[in-house]
Amino acid sequence: MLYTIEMSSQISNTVDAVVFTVLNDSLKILLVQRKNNPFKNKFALPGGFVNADEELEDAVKRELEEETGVKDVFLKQLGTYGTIGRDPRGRVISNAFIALVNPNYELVASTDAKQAKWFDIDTLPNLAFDHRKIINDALDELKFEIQTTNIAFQILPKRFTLTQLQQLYETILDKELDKRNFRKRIRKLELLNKTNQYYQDGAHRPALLYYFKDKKYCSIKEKVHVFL
Amino acid sequence: MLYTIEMSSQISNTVDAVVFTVLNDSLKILLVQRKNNPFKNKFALPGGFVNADEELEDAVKRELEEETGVKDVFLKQLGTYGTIGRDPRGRVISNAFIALVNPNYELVASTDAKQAKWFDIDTLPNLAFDHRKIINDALDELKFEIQTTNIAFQILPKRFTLTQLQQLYETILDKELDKRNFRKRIRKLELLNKTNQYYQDGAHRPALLYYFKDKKYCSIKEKVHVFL
DNA sequence: ACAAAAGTGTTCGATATACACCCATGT
DNA sequence: ACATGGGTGTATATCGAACACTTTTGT
Repeated sequence: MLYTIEMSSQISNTVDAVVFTVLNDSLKILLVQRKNNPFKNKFALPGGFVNADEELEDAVKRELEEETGVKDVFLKQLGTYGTIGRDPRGRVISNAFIALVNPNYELVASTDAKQAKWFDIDTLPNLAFDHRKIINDALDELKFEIQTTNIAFQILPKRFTLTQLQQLYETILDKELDKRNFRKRIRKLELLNKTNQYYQDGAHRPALLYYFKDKKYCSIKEKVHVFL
Repeated sequence: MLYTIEMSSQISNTVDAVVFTVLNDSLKILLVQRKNNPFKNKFALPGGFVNADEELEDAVKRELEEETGVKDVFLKQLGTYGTIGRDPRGRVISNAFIALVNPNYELVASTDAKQAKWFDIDTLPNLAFDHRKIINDALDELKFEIQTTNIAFQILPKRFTLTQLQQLYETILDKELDKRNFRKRIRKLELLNKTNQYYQDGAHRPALLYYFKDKKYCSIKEKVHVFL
């Protein structure tokens, strides 16, 4: 059985990726400089139009790789931004995704965008479209995700020290944490396993290396104590 | 300056509303029976296509009112459902919204749908599209929202007793709560004010009436204790 | 007087927070 | 020996869970 849809509405669908990393103890976002109008030369989130035969998640992965070189990352849906007038080309509904990735990707340029670059979250340039608002929402969500999922697995090396993990949390939450309390809570979450190897990087005691039990995204939202 | 978008992608955009209420101590969802193919005669969430010149939130409000008669409610974005194949008519990306409303609306029929009806959450019929999955996600979200926002203001009368409020929480969370502990916590959230009026509905002590300080949706997610 | 729901406090265990010293290593 | 970061435990305050009786009213 076949059906038809009247294409009464001329709406375009896009995807945008808010990709975070932590480098030198500061939280950074991946932006590209637009080569074309609208917002030519302005910085924007990597993203683009969704093909009709393409899953949203595949679209955002494709655009992210094309425009920045970042690939093979888990992207989590953030929300939909569809306000009229957000794009001067017409009605465009964007699905935003967030990711947290390690900072070692070799960033590239593309036909749509000049060289992708990491920007410090505190010193973002003026952005195209409503991307500033998307980033603000994404940051709130990231702070929630880092505390209720194992999303950190993507940014850390396979094996890492608890101090590295703590620094990651401190940078994202923008807050200093107590070492002993941090370790107690992380232990209780039961997301990590010990290795029997140590990491040595200076004139001090070597640090035990840990790894994530699960290498795929999983949520421990159940463990979050809400109220009732 | 004018721009054009090549309409390379034939994607349609819809909105769907997951509208909850509580009636006779059971949690219910508003469904409509489809008059047309696909899924003719099956039950589905109220919803429909978004017009190009219409905000998503306006679209979902319009469809909800047209198909069910429910209007003037706050709808909160839940997420996007865009999997290929979810709609036999072609590529359709749906934005789902949730709401919690009082059960006193007069439900109507429309050109697209037969009489809207409340269904008990435990005894839903087979549903059109991927609406069953949307409802499952919506229920999780509702449980979170009821605990971290004042969304309950929509379902309760302007003035209500703490017992009414507790029954609402118990039904949504599907869990009995301790009266004294419930009241302590609700007090701490500081969402309510006392009136100086009492509600009398039987041969027992009358109950003090309360009202919500804010009549608009607001979140107390900050007060949720996560981890760090 | 009694039935029925409203209203209210305390105890106990668990969790969050604050805080300081010893350990292993390189120089 | 000392400088550097790794690693650990305890005491206190706060929060969540469990629990029972008195109050006010209508009949």
